[in-house]
Amino acid sequence: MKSDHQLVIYNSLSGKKENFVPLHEDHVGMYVCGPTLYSEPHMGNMRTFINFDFIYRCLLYLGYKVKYVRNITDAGHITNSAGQEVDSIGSAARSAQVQSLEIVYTYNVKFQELQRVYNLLPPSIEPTATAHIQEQIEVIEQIIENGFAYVVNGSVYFDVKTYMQQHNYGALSGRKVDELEQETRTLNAQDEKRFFADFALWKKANPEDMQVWRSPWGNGNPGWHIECTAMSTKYLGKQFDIHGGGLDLKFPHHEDEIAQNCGSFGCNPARYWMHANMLNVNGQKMSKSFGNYFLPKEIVDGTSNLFTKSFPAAVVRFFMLQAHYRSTLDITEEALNASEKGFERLMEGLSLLEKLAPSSTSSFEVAKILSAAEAAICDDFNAPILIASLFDAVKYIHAINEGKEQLTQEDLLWFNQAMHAFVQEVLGIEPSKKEENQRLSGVMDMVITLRQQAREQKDWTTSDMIRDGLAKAGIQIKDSKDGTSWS
RNA sequence: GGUCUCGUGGCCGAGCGGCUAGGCACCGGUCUGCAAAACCGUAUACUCCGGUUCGAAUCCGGACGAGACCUCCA
Repeated sequence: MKSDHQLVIYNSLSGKKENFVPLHEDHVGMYVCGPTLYSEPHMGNMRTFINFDFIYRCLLYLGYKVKYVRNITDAGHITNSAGQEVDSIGSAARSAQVQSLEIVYTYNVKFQELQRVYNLLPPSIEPTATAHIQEQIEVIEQIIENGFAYVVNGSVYFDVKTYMQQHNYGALSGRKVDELEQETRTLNAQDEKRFFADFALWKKANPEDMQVWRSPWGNGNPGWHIECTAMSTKYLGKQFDIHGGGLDLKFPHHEDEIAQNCGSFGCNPARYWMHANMLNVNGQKMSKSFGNYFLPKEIVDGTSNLFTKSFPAAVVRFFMLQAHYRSTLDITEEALNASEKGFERLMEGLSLLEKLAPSSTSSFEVAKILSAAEAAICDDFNAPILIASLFDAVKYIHAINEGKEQLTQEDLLWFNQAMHAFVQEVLGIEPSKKEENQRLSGVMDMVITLRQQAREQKDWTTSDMIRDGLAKAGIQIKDSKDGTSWS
């Protein structure tokens, strides 16, 4: 680690901020639960991926060699509200009259495109569940061998009661099984489980299933939680550093992952569990079932009916990073507009920084500003504080520009490099690319020259006519000491 | 119903025992032919009621309100 600050991470397992000590010096293994591709990920899903992308970037910035694994769920049975096992991908496929893999492929292409649009760094590897059926079967066999699972009628269930004799089921979520029992609604009669809290590791195939795999227990599908255990083990080992995911996966998904890992390998898979909080709309979690969701593409296209205008992906990303990953964030048009203005201020500060003239001495310490930014990163990846420190830097940039502060050539260069590192590498914000139309800018140069001539002759009627006419065409004129620009 | 989290100025959102968070909006100023833009600056806050403390937005208890999980979810 190259920073002077000690990296501290809030560990969901302990509920406290802890000093981060990787298992292998300078290396970090990180696993994050990715999307289930039975539909297009919505903006709330993206928030989690953006947050972990930021965390990944922070770790890289701090000099760690990071192996970042984020899975893609393209198979598996999950349990619905009635306690029945449901194949959500299969049902999406059936309603669209296509093959399951077609559904998965379609949404995966869209997901990959979204990652580019929102400037997410590609993980080191994005393994899929369907490509790791054999590994999943092997983990299940190990759990059975250890006595923590049983086979019933072609299905395999995790034996929570036996597991509890040696391990703590509820270590992560803090749930007590006897409390859970009272909370849980009546199970349906056909349930094969021995105990209400048992969960499926392998589920016998239904006649209508589109995807079926062979296993020692007959044809079937893997349970929802087992893929993460199998793939994290394969790529990161039985125990690794960080496991992340959305807060809503804490229970039962992550709790069951811990049980599976302990049940097969005798250890918690991760030393640090991190949970990203939800994106809210009108104070409520964005969710498919609530219907209060929009797609990441819609906000960029301006086709979401929640907003009257479009926002660039970089602005949306910036908006999201102005909140800490462990807090809920309310998305509104007003808040997005505020972020857009702030975003532009930061970007303009950055481009001004490149044009500043050096002085023979420096009147303030660049190191102090950069240290504040690094401290924010190291304090549980505090993006909003990092951004605040960058705005502080922008104030200095303007002060230099106005001659109130000075930096030497060397300090200026350092300042410039560091600012770009924080903005582009760490926050993952690229300066908005001006799609300058060559022909238009030629015309604009001429129009601005004509207006300038009119102004010099104090022909305000003509100059205002040009200004108002351009405004009608959606082009805004900005006069400043150094001349006139437009946007 | 059970478990847990949260309630910060007009809005979003940090902080989590003593020190201006930040952004946007507002207001004032600089600049400008005017305006816009840009820049500078001031002001405004910690749901309520108790308690602990020299000192609490920050810790503890209670009330009210909101949300999450307990069922698929990032």
